[in-house]
Amino acid sequence: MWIITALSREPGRAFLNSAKSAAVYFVGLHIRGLWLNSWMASERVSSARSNTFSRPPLVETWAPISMSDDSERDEKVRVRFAPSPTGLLHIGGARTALYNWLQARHDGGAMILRIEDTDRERSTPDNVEQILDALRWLELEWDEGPKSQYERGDRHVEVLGSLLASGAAYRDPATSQDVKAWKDRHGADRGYRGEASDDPGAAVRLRVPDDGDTIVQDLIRGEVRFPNAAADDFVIARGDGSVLYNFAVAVDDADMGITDVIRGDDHLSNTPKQLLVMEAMGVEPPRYAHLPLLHGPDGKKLSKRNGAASVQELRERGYLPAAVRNYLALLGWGTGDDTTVMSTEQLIERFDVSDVGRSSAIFDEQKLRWLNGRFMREMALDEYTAVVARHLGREPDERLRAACSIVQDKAQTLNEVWPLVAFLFEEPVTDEKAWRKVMKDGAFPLLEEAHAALSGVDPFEPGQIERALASVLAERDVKPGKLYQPIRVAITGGTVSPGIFESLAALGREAALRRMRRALDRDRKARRNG
RNA sequence: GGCCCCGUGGUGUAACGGUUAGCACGCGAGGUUUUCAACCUCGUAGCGCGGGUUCGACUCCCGCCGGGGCUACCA
Repeated sequence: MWIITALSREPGRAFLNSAKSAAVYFVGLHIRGLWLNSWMASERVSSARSNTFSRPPLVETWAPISMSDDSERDEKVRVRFAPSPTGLLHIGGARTALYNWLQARHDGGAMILRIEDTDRERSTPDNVEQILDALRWLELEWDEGPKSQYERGDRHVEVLGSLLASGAAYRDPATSQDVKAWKDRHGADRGYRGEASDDPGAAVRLRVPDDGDTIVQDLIRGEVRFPNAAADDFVIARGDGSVLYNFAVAVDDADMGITDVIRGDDHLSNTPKQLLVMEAMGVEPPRYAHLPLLHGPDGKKLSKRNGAASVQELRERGYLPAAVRNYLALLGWGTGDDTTVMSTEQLIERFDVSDVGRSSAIFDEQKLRWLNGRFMREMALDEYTAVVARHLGREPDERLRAACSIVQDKAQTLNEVWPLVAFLFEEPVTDEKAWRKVMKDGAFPLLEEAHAALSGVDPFEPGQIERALASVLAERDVKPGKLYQPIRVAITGGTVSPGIFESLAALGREAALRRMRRALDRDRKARRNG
C-alpha cells in the first residue's frame, strides 16, 4: 500500500531515488519491533522524511503506519528563507531564497521569511531592510513574515526550560577554554562531555549521545552520518540565558511547521546539532536539502572584488530580475534536457530541489549577460519601455518608447540602453576619434547630398529614408558604409548606434538635418582655417 | 588537527556499466550586414591521479591529490 501511495504521488526520479530506502523500510516494517529497537540503539536515528514516505521516526515509541500518517504526508510544503541580516543580500543567499521560493511555488506551499537576528549587533533595521529590498526586487514574495527570531525569545526560554527539566540539557560551568583543555586531554576527535551543575549562571549544553550516528537524510547529498561520539555537548544557551543559533533554529523550524529546510552547504555540519535539539524536543524534523555553495570566477569566495557580490549590485548593473532568476536557477540545477532559457512559470513547473547537483558552482557573469539579452529582446515593447523608464528614472513617454524600439535588439543589459539612444534626448558630444576616422574628405559631398535627399522625405520614416539614401548611393556608386557612417557620426556623435534609418526616423527630420548641417559647417570652417 | 561535503572542457551542465562523452555560455573562423550587437554555420576545449571490480568504466569500490564547509557562551 505504501509503495502504491508513493508511486501515485511522486512518480519519477524522486521515487527512484528513494527506492532503495523503501526496500530497507519494508524489511524494517516486517521485523518491526526487533529491528527498530536495534536501529534506535545503534544509530540514534534522526532524519528527514524523504519525498515519498516517512523515515524511521525520532521518538522512542514506534507509531504504526496509519491513515493519519498518510494525511500528514499530504500536508502543505512549508519552506523558509532565514537570512541573518549582515548587510546586502549576497548572490548565494539570493539563490537559496530562489530555490526555497521555487520549491514552495512548485508544491503550492508557503515560504516563510525569518530573520535570524539574535545577534543584536549585526541586526540593524537597515540591514534587515536591505534583505527585504533585494527579495522584492527579485520578486520572490514570501507568504509569512518577516518573523524575528529575536522576538521569539520567550518561546526559546520555554523550550530551554523543558529540556533542562527533562535532563536533555544541563548547566555546565566550563568555559570554552576549559573545553579546549578537555580536548587536549582526550583528543580532538572526541566530543566534549561536561558535568551538570546547579550554577544558574552557567551555560546550558545539550546532552549528545555517546554512541551511534546522527543521520541527515539530505535530499541532495543522500545519507550523511555524523558520529555522536565525536560531537560535543554543545552550548545552546549562554550563561546569561540568551540562546544560540543552533538551538533557536531548531525550535523555530519545528514551531513554524517547516517541512523542508533548503539552505547552503555551510549548514550541513550544523544539521546534526539541530536534529539533536529536535529529538530532545520530541518533534519530527523537516526534510533537509543542502545546496552547494557558490564561488567567484577564480574559484574563491564570491565577493565585490570577485564578480558581482550582491543582488543590489546586479540591479545596478542593469540585469532583469527574471533573467537573474533563470540564471541563478541554472547554477547547480539543470532541467535534465537541454533547456536553458526559461520563464519563471517554467522554472516553477520544472524545479525540484532534489534535482540540484552536489558540486559547487562558479558565478559567471558572461552567461548572465547573454541570458539577460535574451530576456531583453523577448519583452513586449510596452513592458520594455516601462522597465527601461524605471531604470533610467524617466517617464515612459512616446519618445522613450521610440528609443526603446530601435535599441531593443541590441542591448544586453539595461545599462547599455542609454548610451545607444542618448543622442535622441540631448545634443551629442562628437567623439573626435570617430570624426577623424569617418569624416574623410569624400564624406562631405555625400553628406551634402544626403541632406538634400532627406529634406524631401515625407513621411520621415525608416522605409522612406532608406529609399532616399539608396538613390544617393546609386547616383554616386559608393558602398553603403561610405554614406551611412558619416551620417551616423553627424547625428549621434559616434560610430556605434542603432540602425541608421531607424535612428534618423526616431530623431526626426528637423533635428537630423540640423545635425548634418552642423557637421558640414564644421568641415567648411576647418577648410577655411586650414 | 578533528568532523563533513565536493571533483566531466575556461564556465554552467547531460550521461546513471557499453554514446564518436551531448547541450549552453565563452572563445576562434566564416556567413549575413549601414556601425555595434543580434542572428546563422563550422570549429576549439573535458571525465583530477592511481589502483581495483567487470567482457566493458565518467559511471561501482579503495587510496591519493585538489577545492570547500564546519570546528564559538557568531549566525
